[in-house]
Amino acid sequence: MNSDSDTKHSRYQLIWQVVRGIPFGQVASYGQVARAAGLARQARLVGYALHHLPAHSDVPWHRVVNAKGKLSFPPHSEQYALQQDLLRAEGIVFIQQTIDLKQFGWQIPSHLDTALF
DNA sequence: AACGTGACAAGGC
DNA sequence: AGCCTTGCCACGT
Repeated sequence: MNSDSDTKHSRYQLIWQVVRGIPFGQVASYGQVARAAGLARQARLVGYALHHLPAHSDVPWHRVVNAKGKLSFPPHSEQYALQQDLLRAEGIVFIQQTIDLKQFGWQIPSHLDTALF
């Protein structure tokens, strides 16, 4: 248990915690979540963390979409349909399979947004 | 232990 | 407006 200890295991926890903070009816991009978790430029890690999410968790994984406002699943997959259903149930509207981030995108509190550059 | 892959993103052409 | 390249990090072969 040293300073370098928490590097390995806690990153996912950190990411999941941020995702829990996304409000009902809003969405955040992978990159946005990464920044809020203090992991700028590591959007891929967010996708990985969600992929490794245990079933029955209370993490609203469906509120994370890509930077274009689209779902990162194959358009005809069941995963796509599920995520879309969950989002629509929160009032989010899809136009041409795209979510208007201006309208539904989560505005991260500035104190969480670590520009890091 | 090197290599490729992945629920991504930003910049260049 | 698409397609390619590079950055980034964890994981399975």
